Amino acid sequence: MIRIAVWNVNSIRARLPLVLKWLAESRPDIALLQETKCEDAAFPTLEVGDVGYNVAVAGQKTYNGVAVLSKRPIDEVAAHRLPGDETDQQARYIEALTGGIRVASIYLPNGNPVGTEKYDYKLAWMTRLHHHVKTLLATEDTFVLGGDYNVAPEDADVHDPRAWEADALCRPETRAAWRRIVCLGLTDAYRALNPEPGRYSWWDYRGSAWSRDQGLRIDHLLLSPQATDRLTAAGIDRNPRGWEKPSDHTPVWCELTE
DNA sequence: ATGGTGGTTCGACCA
Repeated sequence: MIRIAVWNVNSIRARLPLVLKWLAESRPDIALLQETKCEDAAFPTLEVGDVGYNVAVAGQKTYNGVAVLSKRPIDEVAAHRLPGDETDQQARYIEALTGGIRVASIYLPNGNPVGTEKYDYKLAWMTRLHHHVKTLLATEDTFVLGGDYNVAPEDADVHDPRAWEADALCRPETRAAWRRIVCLGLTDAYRALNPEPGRYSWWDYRGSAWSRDQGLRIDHLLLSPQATDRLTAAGIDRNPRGWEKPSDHTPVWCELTE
């Protein structure tokens, strides 16, 4: 069995004690992290290595930043940015080969406020991702694309759909772009095995959203057909959201047969 | 209608 987890940590340096605690307790084979918010040289590679993980990072100062952690050797880093626009320097995509699986850690743009260049950037980024997924599918590889997609795919993924309907995470154009990607042949691992509504991966720091369970499901693991054939379990680990000094996201995981 | 919280970094931006 191989377990793959995704977690937006909202700064790896601010969150390092919790990340190390989480790695020690849940021992995922592969961890895909987002919003590391540090340049590559500042990533705590030694600390993460001490608890048994190899590291590949695509970082930048202050914003964004993604990482792949793996118990197995990382054999190749296939990309440090999302292909399709060499002028886009935002560190939101890293793709690596480890343990016989191709994985990507994705931090898809938030896109708020709608009607600005930020929303245009989000939709353009999703179009680029669509193109790249088509390329990946043509390889017939086993791959898992995990990340903070900043997309709540359906109303069932939102605590108050009416309050969120105009938000960039829920807009019809956003959800259409999401479906366009998934319908190429990917599987939303959590949703495939857990049909019940009202299960979230992110809760705003503001307004006591966590204690009221007012969240959204925006962190996802998208599986290729070959990975889906091996999918046995998926879940959301709510515990880290309740820890002291938490990220506003909590880990989502899936298990594949060896 | 506003602001609520947190990270980065020290004013303002992002989420």
